[in-house]
Amino acid sequence: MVDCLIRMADWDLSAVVRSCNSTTQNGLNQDPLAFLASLPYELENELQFSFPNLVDSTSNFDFDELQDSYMPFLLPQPRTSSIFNGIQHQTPLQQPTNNKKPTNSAFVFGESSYSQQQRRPKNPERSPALARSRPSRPRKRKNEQKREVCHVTAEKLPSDLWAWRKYGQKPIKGSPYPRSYYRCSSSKGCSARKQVERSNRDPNMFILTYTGDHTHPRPTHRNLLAGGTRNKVRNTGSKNDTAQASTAADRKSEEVEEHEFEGCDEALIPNLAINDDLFAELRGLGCARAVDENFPPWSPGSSAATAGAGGG
DNA sequence: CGTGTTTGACCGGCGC
DNA sequence: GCGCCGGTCAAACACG
Repeated sequence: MVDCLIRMADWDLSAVVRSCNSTTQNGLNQDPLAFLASLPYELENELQFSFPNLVDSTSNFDFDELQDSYMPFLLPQPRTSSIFNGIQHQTPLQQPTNNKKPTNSAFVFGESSYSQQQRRPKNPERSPALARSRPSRPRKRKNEQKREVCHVTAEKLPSDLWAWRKYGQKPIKGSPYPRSYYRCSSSKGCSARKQVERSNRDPNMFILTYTGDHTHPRPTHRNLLAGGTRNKVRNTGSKNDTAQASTAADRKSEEVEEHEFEGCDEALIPNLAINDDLFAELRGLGCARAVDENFPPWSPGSSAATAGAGGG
């Protein structure tokens, strides 16, 4: 089943390697959150909406709880189809039900342990008056926004070729984990957005919420432009649970991709999950060094991998 | 220079 | 109307 899904998701080898690797570099294995942000849209949808139980085939996730929390999204509803790069998937329409509108804060978890740390003083020249003078942003009502919610385990952390740029992070009331906000940077003007947050019911579970549609075809390669290959974690002084986004690790993995997969960048993985089969396959493709160097025993996909959700 | 993240401030929806 | 809170903006900075 998983194999079928992954085949449907049209992963490519580099994307998978990049994805796995991104949790293994620079200690960022503690934060697969941002890494999750690049989950293949199609796979996430299929996992959640077509095979919901499959999502948690390796954990003790309680899908009934999920349904409780996301009943507005999961109830049988008229579905609209959208096409992402030629792959059609189903989108549950969010309906205003009764007087209670589903809100973004459907996830109410435990106490908050998130703390923001000051990285540097803000620009004193940015006066409040100036800030207020900026044009108001057009916003849809919350219950009018098309949203798709996915739950995935840390073990099933794939990636895709969409480029997601983090544009915000907020502590969510009642949740110990902040929510990260990403927008698609594969193309200017793309309205696709993605929210990633960790479930505090099961830290191995990650909640992804998609809004908007990609306004461009799926990229065949991820850009490796200026600043796109950095492989060090900046010393920003920020050390909260999700602040250390995966980008640096992502870049590192891209670097590995460049170095290790030259000539096989178009290699597709037809039916492999991120597991030992994948690594065996990678080795078979002559990428043994990449596998050995970038997938330590504790990394996702390794048989010795533990939770993989980032150590809480 | 163009990409990325971080993070405080701001905006606006929504509940009361 | 008010306040809370989620979502977004944009300055500052890192990186190659």
